Amino acid sequence: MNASKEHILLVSLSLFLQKSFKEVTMKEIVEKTGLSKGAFYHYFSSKEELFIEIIRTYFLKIMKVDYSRFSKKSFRDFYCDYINYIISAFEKLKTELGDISDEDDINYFVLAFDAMRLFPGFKEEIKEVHASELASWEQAVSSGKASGEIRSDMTDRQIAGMFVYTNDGLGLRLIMEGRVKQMEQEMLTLWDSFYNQIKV
Amino acid sequence: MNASKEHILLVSLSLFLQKSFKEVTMKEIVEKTGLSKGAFYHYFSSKEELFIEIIRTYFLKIMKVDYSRFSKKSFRDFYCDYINYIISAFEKLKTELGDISDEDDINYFVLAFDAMRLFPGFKEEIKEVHASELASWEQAVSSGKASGEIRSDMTDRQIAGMFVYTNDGLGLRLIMEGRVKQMEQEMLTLWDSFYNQIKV
DNA sequence: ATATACATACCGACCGTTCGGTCTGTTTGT
DNA sequence: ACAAACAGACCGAACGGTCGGTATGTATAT
Repeated sequence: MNASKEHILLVSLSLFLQKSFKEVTMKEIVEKTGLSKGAFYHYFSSKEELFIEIIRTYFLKIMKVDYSRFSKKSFRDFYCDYINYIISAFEKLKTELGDISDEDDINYFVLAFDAMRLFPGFKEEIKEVHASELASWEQAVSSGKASGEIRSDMTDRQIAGMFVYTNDGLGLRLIMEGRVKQMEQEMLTLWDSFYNQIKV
Repeated sequence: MNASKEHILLVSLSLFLQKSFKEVTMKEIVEKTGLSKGAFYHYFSSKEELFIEIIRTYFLKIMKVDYSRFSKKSFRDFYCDYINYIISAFEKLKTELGDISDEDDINYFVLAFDAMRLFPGFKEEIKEVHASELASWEQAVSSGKASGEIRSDMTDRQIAGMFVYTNDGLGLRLIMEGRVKQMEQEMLTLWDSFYNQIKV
């Protein structure tokens, strides 16, 4: 992809991660990219199109985690792999965004909510992502039970839900409180404690 | 409070629950209230002031749940009471909003995120709310353990975290998927399954 | 009883600014 | 020479907010 276009995409992404679609102005995009209106509209037909391309190019790609890459050896390895992957993906994104944005006011939820209004079919797509995410966790739980690693009267899906929802919930709170940095440590501690609860 | 002012507040709340601060225009507020620009600025000095009053009058009041009203008899009663209370508070709000807004595109998260930018000291306030929320759950867990109702190697705080975070996480997903109606049932099922896991 | 004075509630034309977007022209790479 | 890459003056629409004015009610003085 053209370097200028990618630059616009990344700078804009960092802006949309900080405030809502409407709050980000063309003026700001033009200034922060160091380019001009002419350059912008050479690559994009509108601000909305830019946003849609950002959702497609970055957001949805990041959301669609490839769960097959996580360990199948044990359930604990699986969720440790998951955390490590998410953290490293986040770090990689931060690098790409460069020093453009401060870690503490990154809020991918506002991006998602804007996408619900601006990206056609976003709701359906996110529904699928959620469903396959839960299915992958369920599978990992199932393997863990089968191998005798964990044991519980909770259904596989319920255990999967506990992991997935605590992940979302904790992430949401840490973002709102501006202490995203503690995600890895807090999530791992909580998951480990629950894991010990269902470990045989 | 003056009826017109309250009417403006409620209509605007329903709008801010559907889209971001910037997306809601004065024109829309004026039209939906059936009043005029003049009337609006008679009661509020600006759109921002209106928003701040909405956060103070409705949002923060709803967030600050009085946990002392929930059963202390057993931990299960406690979280059942919690769910029932939240659901009824939600229903009450829907009634106040009248037929203004559709249940499925109510999104209080965007309201919260806007408040982070527009309501001075919101982050700190929400931090306190979160902290006292967790503390209340921790207390309920502690009682449950003391009475011999539940037993676990997880700390009280960790168990509290499981409940609080799953609540947030599930709520977030259901809102994104437009199926908030299933909250009560799904949350209760999941919590019950976890409860049975730690029940003696 | 009624005229005067004042306050509150409300209206909508209007204002300056900013918005996303366009258009014409210039630079640059091949 | 020619197209792609960019610059920035410019545009109409929409924005939040203002302002002069009206209608209604109510307290007060005569």
